[in-house]
Formats: sequence, structure tokens, C-alpha cells
Amino acid sequence: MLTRSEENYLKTILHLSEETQKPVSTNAVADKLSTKAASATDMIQKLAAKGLASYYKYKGVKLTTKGTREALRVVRKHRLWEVFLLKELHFKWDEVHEIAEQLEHIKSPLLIERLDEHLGFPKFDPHGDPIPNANGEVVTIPTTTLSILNPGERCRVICAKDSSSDLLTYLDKIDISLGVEIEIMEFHAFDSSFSIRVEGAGPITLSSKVAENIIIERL
Amino acid sequence: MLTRSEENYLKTILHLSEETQKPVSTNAVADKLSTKAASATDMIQKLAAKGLASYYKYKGVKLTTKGTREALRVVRKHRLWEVFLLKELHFKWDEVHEIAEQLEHIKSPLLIERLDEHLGFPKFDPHGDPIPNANGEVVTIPTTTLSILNPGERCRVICAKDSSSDLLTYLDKIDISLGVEIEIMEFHAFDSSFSIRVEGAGPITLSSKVAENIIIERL
DNA sequence: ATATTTTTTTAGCTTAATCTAAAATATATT
DNA sequence: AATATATTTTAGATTAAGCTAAAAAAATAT
Ligand SMILES: [Mn+2]
Ligand SMILES: [Mn+2]
Ligand SMILES: [Mn+2]
Ligand SMILES: [Mn+2]
Repeated sequence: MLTRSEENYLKTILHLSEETQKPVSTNAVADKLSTKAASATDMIQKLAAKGLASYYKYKGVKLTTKGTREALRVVRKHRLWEVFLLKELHFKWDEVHEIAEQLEHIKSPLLIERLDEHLGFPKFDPHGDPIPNANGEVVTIPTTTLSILNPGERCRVICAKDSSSDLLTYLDKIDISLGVEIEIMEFHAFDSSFSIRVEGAGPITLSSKVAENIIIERL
Repeated sequence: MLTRSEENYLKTILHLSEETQKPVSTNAVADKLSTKAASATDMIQKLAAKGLASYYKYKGVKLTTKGTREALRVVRKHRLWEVFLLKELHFKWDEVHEIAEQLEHIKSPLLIERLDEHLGFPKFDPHGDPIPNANGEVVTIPTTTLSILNPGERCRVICAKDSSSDLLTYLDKIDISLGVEIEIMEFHAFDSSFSIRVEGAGPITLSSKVAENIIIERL
């Protein structure tokens, strides 16, 4: 049986190794969990001892098949609870993550299958992230971010890369939500910001940081 | 902020002091939580230090007003989640308690108010226990148990005194659920058991232990 | 190639929550 | 009232998860 802390570490390592196949650094894990490198080293060694991660001193950490399976279980729970909170309890998309961070640790396999069924087997969470199925299978979504587009191109928002309340509240404020269409007007080389137009509304400016956190599909 | 363990102790002390006003013994607390007396002593001293309980060595423990308020918050969460599990996720009444034991520790005042609203502000949980309101007010239900009735009397089941799966599964099996009417046929002094008749069905025998755990109202 | 800086690990402490065994106190029995 | 038994508390360990500070290794700069 995994502890809450072990589950949080597994999930973090999974997310950090999502893009690249390379091992994840101790510092990256510690930063993501707002803890210290020494604590991360301890836990990584513990996960390795349990066969959930492979680890060589100073070389970073990777999840084993078993570790990946456990991490995906937690991610599944997290995202299903997010859907529940948004759809049934009317929380906003920037409020669900924090509560799901607790709910994801509830231990009851039956509970999560019942919840999935109750919600109508949703495929994506409120931030556009795919929900692993009961067998731990996940669809991979594109990773194209708004930041790589050129003036004149059009796209549709499909996912927010970061589920921090800071980003999501800001996107809400400028009327960017999943599914909206955006047209790139200008790119400003000086600070890598963009002028964009959201679905007929007036043009607005997006910083490079924000643009890098909006996952889109080209239209 | 209370830890999970502190919350479990508070809830246990509240329940144990429900009937009598007297302080609760260390052993009673330890037994209910399946832990050891030494551990209970430690935690009771900690609760007293935090102003949640009043405690004098060898004299047992009582909750303070503050402690009672916190305990009732946990009970409120526990019972609302039980309603959710039964009504929305179709768990049986003997399955909800264990999962609610985990869910009751989720920290989010807004979540529980939204859940309450979503469920239509239920007044009782699946076992007939009253749900404290947001201000910590609870209705007190009668404590008359089937075991004090005499042959010829009729009653309606309003609450199960114990939410263990053992009792509830058994009641299910003999078709006793909340609201059913029961007629006392005979009392057997030898083992204090009863012959009863449930809503027109054939007569059955109830042990004294079971009879003591069924809360009823006379008809 | 050496020296400096950064990253990572180790060593040693701390806190919460448990446990067992022994000591202290309270209760029950003769 | 004295003794025996039961209950409760204390003392001392243990385990999980964190921390800081120092040591070791790797990466970067000169
Ligand atoms: Mn979490
Ligand atoms: Mn999400
Ligand atoms: Mn609990
Ligand atoms: Mn209940």
C-alpha cells in the first residue's frame, strides 16, 4: 500500500518525464513538490527499493512499469474527481485542482469505478488533460503550444499545460477557455509576446510565458 | 489545523460520550480506535494541550466546546459523504462507512457546503443518524432500542446504533431496514432473545445483541 | 587542466504517531 | 484494611517524512 507522499512523488515523476524519455533530476522533483532536494533523494531511494522507480546515484530517476501503473492510477483519480467537482458541485476550473490533490489519495478501487460511471466515463478533465482508463491506458494529446504559431495562423485551445490557479484564473479573465478559437495577429520579437484575437473579441496581448502554457490544435 | 489522527480521536470521544455526560476512559477510546491505551493517553494529552479536550490524569477525557465543534464538523462530513455514496454512487448501506472514514478528512469548507446543497440538504445519513448542520447543530434522536420492548408492542426502525458492516449486512439479510415496522411476538428470558415479525413476513428470532443495536420508535 | 559553481547525496535532527514494557494509580476482593 | 487485579500513565523505541549543514560528485568556466 502506497502512502500519500509516495503517491505524490510518483505522480510528479510521471509528469516531469512526460515530454522527454530521460531520467528526471532530483531538484526538478523537489521543486515541483515544494520540498528540499535531500527529501526528494530519500523518497526516490525508497521508491527504487520498492521497485517503483529505477535510480542510479547522481543520474536521476525514472518510473518502472509498476511505478508508472501506480502513478496513472493516481492521475486517473485526480482527473475524475476534478470532473466531479466542476460538473456536479459547480466549482470553477481554477478551483478543482487543489481539492483533487486531496481526493486523489482516497483508497477504494470500487469508489473510483463508480464515480467514473456516474460521470458518464469522461475522457478529459476540466483542463483538457486525458483521463487514464481503468487499465491505465491514456490517449496522448498533442503538445503544440500557442507559442510556436506565426502571425496569420488560427488555432483552437485544447488544454492548459499548467493547472495552477494563477494561470487558469488569468485565462478566465481574458476569456480563454477550452475549445475557443484564436487568431494570431502579431509576434513581438523583443519580449516574445503575441497579439491575438479570441473569437471575434478585440485584440489582446499574451506574454510568452502564457503562450507556452496553452496547448492548441491548428485550424 | 487538525491532523487526521486528531480528527479520528475527537470523533471517537464525541461518540463515546454521547449517552452519558461522564468523562470517557482511555481504554474505551483505545478500543474504539483499535489502538493501544498508551497511544490514546498520548493523543488525549495532546488534545487537552490544544484546548480541544479537558483531561485529568486517571480521570478520563471530555471534549471542550471547541473540541465538540471540531468533532461535529467531522461527523457532518462523514454523514454527508455517506449519503453521497449511497444515493449517487449506489453503494449499499453497509459499504459506505469505511469509505466515508477516509472522505471525512478532506479539508475544504466550500466542498462540504456544495456537497450538502447538491444532495438537497439531507437531514439523516443512511443509518438513520442525524447530520449536523453547518453551524454544528444536530437534532437528537430517541435512544429507545428494540430490546426494551415487550411482546405485543409494535415499532418502526429509525436508526442502526452501530455502522459496522457486520451488523448492517445482517440486518439486510433479515430484511430489516430503516422505516420498516416490527411487531414483538415473544421474549425469551433464557438468552434475552426476541421473536419478532417484520412487516407481514414470517416470524424470526433476534439475539439480544442485535436487539440492543436497533433504535426504534413505538407505534 | 584546474578551479569554481551547481547539483546531489549523506549524516544527523525533529515531529507525529504508533508500539512494548515497566511504573503508578485506581478498583475490586477477601 | 490489606491484597490482588485492572486500568492508566510514563519511558524508551520505531517508522515515516520532513529539515539543515556538510561532503561528494558533476557541470561549467577560466
Ligand atoms: Mn496529492
Ligand atoms: Mn487537471
Ligand atoms: Mn476517519
Ligand atoms: Mn453513518
